[in-house]
Amino acid sequence: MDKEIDAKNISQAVISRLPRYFRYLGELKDSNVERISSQELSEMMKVTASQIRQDFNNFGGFGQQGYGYRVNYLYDEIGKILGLNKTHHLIIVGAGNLGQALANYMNFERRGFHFKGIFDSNEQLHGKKIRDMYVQPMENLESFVKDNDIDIAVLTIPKTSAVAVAEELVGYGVKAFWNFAHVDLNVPKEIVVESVHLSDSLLKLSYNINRKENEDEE
Amino acid sequence: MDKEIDAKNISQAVISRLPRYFRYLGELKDSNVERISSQELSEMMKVTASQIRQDFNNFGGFGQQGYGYRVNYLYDEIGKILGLNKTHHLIIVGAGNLGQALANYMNFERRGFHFKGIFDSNEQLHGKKIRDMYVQPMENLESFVKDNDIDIAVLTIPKTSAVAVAEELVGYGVKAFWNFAHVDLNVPKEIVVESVHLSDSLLKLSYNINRKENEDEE
DNA sequence: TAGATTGTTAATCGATTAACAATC
DNA sequence: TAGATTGTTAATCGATTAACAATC
Repeated sequence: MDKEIDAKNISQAVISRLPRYFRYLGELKDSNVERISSQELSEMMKVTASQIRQDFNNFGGFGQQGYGYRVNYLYDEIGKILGLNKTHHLIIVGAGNLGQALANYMNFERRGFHFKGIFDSNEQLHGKKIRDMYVQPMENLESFVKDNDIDIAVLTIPKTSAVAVAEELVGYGVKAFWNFAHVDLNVPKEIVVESVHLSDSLLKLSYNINRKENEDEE
Repeated sequence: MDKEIDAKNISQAVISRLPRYFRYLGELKDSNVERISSQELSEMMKVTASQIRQDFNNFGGFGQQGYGYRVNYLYDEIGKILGLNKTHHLIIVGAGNLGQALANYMNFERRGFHFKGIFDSNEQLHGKKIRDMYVQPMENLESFVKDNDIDIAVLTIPKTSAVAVAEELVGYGVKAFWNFAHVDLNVPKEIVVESVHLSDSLLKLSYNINRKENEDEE
C-alpha cells in the first residue's frame, strides 16, 4: 500500500519543508553519501533533528533505529510523496517576459510536467517560436485543453485578466494553477492553486531591509 | 516618533501578510472607498477580523473605535512599514531568461528600488541592451557596487555560482539579496535574504495535486 | 550485547481566535 | 446617549522542541 495515499491532513508547514529536504537529499545522493542521521542532516540544514524526524514520520517510518536514513531510499520516497512519479500536462498562459522565461528556464519535464503549449492574447506574439513550440492565440485554449488533457495552467498574464481566464480554464477541465498574477484567483476549492507573488516577496525584502536599518540605528 | 522604528520582534508570519493587506487596501483606495472595518476586510480577504486587528496592532493603533480604518491612512502607514518611502539601489546579477524577464517586468522603481545595472559572466551577453541599460561583465561588479552604493542584488544565476557570488558581493558592501538561485546562501546573519525558490513552489503544487487526486479516489 | 538513533509521546512555545471592555 | 468597532486580554489551537522508550 502506498504510503502517500494514507497521508492526509498534513499541515502546509510540513509540505513547504519537503522540497528543501528533497534538495539536500539529492545533493547527498549525488555525493554518494549512503546514510545520514537526523542529527547530521539537522546541522547541514540548520533545523532541529526533532523537526526532521517529526516531518518524515508524518508519512511513515523511513529510517532505522541505530542507523539513520538511507539517502537513496529517503530521496525516492520523498520524491513519491511530492508526486514526481506522476505525469501531468501543462500549458503556459501569457507569453510575456515572465511566461517566456519560465518556458525556457524551468525544467518542467524533470518533475513530471509535460509542457504542451503556450498562449497569449497579443497577436504580435502569435506564431513566435519559444523553445520548440509556437505561441497560440487564446481562442485555441478550449480545444487545446480538452484535446490534450491539460490539467495544469501556469498563469503569467496581468492581474486584470487572470481571474476571468482562470475561471474559463476551470470550465475546460484545468485542475491546478501555478499563478504568477498578482491577484487572488476565484476558483472552486477543489482546484489547486500555488501562487508566486513576486511583488509580495519584494515587499517582504523591503520590510526586512528597513527593519535591519532601524535596528542598527539604535 | 515613527511607529515602524518601535516595531521589533514582529513574527515573519505577520510580515508575510502585510503585502496582501497592502494590495487589498490599494484596490479599495483606487475604488475611492474611504473607510473599512476589520469585519468587512475579513470577508473580502477570507481571514478572521481578529487576525487583521492583531496584525495591525503590532505596529500601532491605526483605527478608530466605532468607525473602523481610514483606507488612505492605513494604506500609507502600511506602505511606510514596508519601507516603500525609502530608496535603495539594486542590480541584477545573471542576465539569462529570468534575469532579463525581471529587468523588463518588475516595476522596481514603484517600490523605491532604483535599478542601476545588470551583469552576466557570459561574454555573448555583454553589451546587450536590456530595458535602458547594457549587460556588463562580472569584472565590473566591484567598482560598480562601490561607486553606486548598491545595497541590493537580485541573484538570477545558476546555483553552482550563487553562493560564491553572494559572498563576493557582501565583500563589496551589498546588504540584501533577492535570491532566485536554487540554493541556500551562506552570508552573515546581518545580511537580509529573501529567496524565491521556483522549483520548491512547483514541487508544492505537485504535492497538492497528488493529494487531491488521492483524496478523490477514496 | 552495547551503542546509536529512530519513532513517538509529552512539554513548551508561539500563533490564531474569541471575548469584551474601552472609546469614538 | 446608543451603537459600532477598535484595541487588547484571555482562551484555544497548532506547531515545534525535548525527552526517552523502543529497537536495530
